[in-house]
Amino acid sequence: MPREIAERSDTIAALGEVFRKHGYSGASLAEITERTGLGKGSLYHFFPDGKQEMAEAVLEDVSRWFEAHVFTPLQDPADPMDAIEHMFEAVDAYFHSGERICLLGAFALGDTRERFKAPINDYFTRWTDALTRALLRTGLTRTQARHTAEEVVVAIQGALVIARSRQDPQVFARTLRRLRQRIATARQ
Amino acid sequence: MPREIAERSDTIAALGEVFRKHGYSGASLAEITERTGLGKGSLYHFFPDGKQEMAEAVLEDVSRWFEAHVFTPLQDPADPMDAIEHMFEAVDAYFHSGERICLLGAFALGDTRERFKAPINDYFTRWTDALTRALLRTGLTRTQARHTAEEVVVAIQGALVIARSRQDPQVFARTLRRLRQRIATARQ
DNA sequence: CCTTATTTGTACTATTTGGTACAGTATATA
DNA sequence: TATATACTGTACCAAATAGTACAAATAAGG
Repeated sequence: MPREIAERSDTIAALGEVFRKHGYSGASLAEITERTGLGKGSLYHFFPDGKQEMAEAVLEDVSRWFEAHVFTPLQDPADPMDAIEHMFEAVDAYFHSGERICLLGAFALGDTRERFKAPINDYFTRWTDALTRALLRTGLTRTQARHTAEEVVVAIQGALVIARSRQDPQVFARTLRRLRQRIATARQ
Repeated sequence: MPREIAERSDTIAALGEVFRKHGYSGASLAEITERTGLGKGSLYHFFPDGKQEMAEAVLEDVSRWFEAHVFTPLQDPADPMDAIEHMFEAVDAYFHSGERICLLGAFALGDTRERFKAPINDYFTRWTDALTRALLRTGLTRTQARHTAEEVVVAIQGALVIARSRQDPQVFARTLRRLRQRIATARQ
């Protein structure tokens, strides 16, 4: 058995870049082969179902990253406020302080929503649920926690849209700052 | 001179539907001819620059709608709170209570951002500015007004993303409700 | 009615699309 | 080193792509 599946996972970052830049239908195999450095032969060896499978792999990868760096840490039994602060830092890092878009959000707005509705829905549901539970542990009521969690996830996605629309990543920074404060005051 | 340019403007609604559903690169001329009922001959007669010009026309149309129904009313010299309430109602109507996406936001996240950056940036800038001025007139400080306006526009876009992602338009309704309250309390 | 300009259907094209076929190469294990 | 398996490059394909050319139809103004 030659090279392990390491190669496959190596390509996922490059695939993510391509899909982020061109969207799903806009990402041509020509561009994909160029950016990954893999010929069609290898590409269809690793992803027999073609573009669909490549995009699925990228979405899974993003999901796993958030699961590990955001959702799971949010359930940490220690101080929930620390966990929430950790979420904001991870989110800021992941989205490059507003310069990177959310692939799941972008796919939700595009012609890709139907095709990828399961992973898209899962991602946002798990995020909202994990944050809700953390907020519950800070002392908020169930309703408060649910609404605040939704408000946070909504604002993060909105900030990514506006930051990109106005070509001003500061929107994202301001939004994160506001949300931190929003949670701090909601606890009183 | 035969038929006026009425036909051209008639097609814009249909074009909007197609772009909303398939995105820019995903919107094929085949689909466009079908949904507009116009053959390629007519299409390229009205839009000599093809898809690019069709999309530009749609974006302009959206912009004009918001100018007339949202931005201008926000400057109404009467009670600014009435103007803001009017904005929320117009927005709720335009986005079909969260079932319709924002074409400008979707284009901002896609491979179309560069191509249409001017209209995209204009749209969100004018919206934020108009709302800022209205909030100023309710008695907020300049900083408060600017931040609150940004928060509102961000939340509306975010709500559209999440509503579509989770296939739950209620997110949009809840967000609008929360924003109204947010503005009401910000004034004290 | 006749001229002029606008509108439209049809046939066409050059290019790109995603995907396949498959022979050949590399490589790890036994 | 033999062999089974994993990988990859190349040539290929049918379908779809955006866009063009242009003759025919339509409609209004004089």
